[in-house]
Amino acid sequence: MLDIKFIRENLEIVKQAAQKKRIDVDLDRLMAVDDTRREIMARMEERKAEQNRVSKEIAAAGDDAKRQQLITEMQGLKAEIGKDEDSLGPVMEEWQALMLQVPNIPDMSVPDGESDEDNQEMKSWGDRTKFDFAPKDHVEIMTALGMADFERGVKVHGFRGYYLTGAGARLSWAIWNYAQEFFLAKGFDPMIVPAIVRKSNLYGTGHLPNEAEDVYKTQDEDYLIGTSEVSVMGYYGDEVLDKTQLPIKKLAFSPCFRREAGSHGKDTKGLIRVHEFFKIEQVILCEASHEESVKWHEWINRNTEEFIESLGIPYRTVLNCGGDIGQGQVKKYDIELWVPMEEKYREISSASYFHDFQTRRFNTRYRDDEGKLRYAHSLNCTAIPTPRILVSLIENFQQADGSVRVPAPLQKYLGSDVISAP
RNA sequence: GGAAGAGUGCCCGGAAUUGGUAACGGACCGCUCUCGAAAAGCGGCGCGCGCAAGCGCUUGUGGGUUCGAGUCCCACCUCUUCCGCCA
Repeated sequence: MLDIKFIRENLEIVKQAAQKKRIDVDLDRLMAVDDTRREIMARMEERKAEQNRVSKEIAAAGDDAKRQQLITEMQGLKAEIGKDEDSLGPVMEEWQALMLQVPNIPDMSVPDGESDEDNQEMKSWGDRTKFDFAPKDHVEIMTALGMADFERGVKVHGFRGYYLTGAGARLSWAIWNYAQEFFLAKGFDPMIVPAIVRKSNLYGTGHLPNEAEDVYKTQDEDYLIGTSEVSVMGYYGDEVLDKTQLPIKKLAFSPCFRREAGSHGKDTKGLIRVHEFFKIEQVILCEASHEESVKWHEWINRNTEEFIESLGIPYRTVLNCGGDIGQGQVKKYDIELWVPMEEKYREISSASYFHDFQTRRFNTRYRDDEGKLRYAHSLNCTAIPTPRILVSLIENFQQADGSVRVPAPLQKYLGSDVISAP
């Protein structure tokens, strides 16, 4: 959410932002609606002031006749106020709907572009894996090694269903354990968060209203989170933080649910795109300064790069273009891992910062040195998602005999340096 | 799921004639005093409109009654206690 005052004063900048993000919002209409809103409110406030003034007179008037006369007068005024309220109702509805569409301003450094194909590669690490044998894809390898069962996954869940079995399940736990150790050592506080949340939390993070068709909803009108960022941000909603608490660094773990409604034809095979998965997420709340946001943004992204490097998986980091960043995001980096059988990099992590776009919606504030309340800044970045990480891990580390080499940091959690057929 | 009670300002505590327009205290910030601090005193301490004076909004949420609602009515949310169910 942007401040309406900011939008009014920087209309051209906001228009450019919407254009850069390929977001369709009628800002001229918003300005017109806001004019009407302000006009009605000004009129109504005047009448309410009058009403409050006379009400005090009524309370003070002992004389019944005088009193009755004032009450009669006020009945007329009350009707006028009622009319103002009636006309304000639909105006506010449209105003709020428009306000929820207004995008945050992307950073200057965000490149122009339509989709992920226009993202800019910033760095790449490691050599693309070469094989001196005919490599297989992760579905084939995992099935052969008893690590996953896709057939029964589909039988039980349906499209995009999967089971992780045997070493597949154990490898997931190993990754969670290692990730926990790795990220907690960086100073994060661990958190296991609710995956079922009230709607307002998804509005807070900016996932609603625009991504409505990608979220699951319960019969109680609650929603399943697509990322723990939602629950962590909600945790601090309507709260005033102590400045000494900042930056807050949370490492959250949760199941994540995504309908993938817009991507029916894509990635139909394997573990790249599934309806439910687990994710460990870095979430930061910091002071309201651009420099702070930038600093922590670089930091959380680098954390995940380091984690991937410690596993030894080739990756690249891209700077997302305007068309590929979310409504609330100022800037986003994606980390993409090499997937040998697809011969391309696939997104594994996403680091973004929002300035006060989310905290304004959540009403998350802190007191600054002058004692003034300010909206905190928020950021988040994937630490590691399972099972998607398994795709690259298994395809890159497969061996000629069909087994999979286990990266050194995971060995102690798995109790083995190789996964072979059971 | 059933029954009873409760929810007050950025935070904590806590009043408001059984309808008359949110006291007060603490914490916190600033200033005065002080070598410095404590104490004390003064001011500030939620959101919006306005250059300002000032005005409007804010008692869990949303409605309703009324000239006027913290107070009365309805729905919902949350908490507490009891019953039921349960990994």
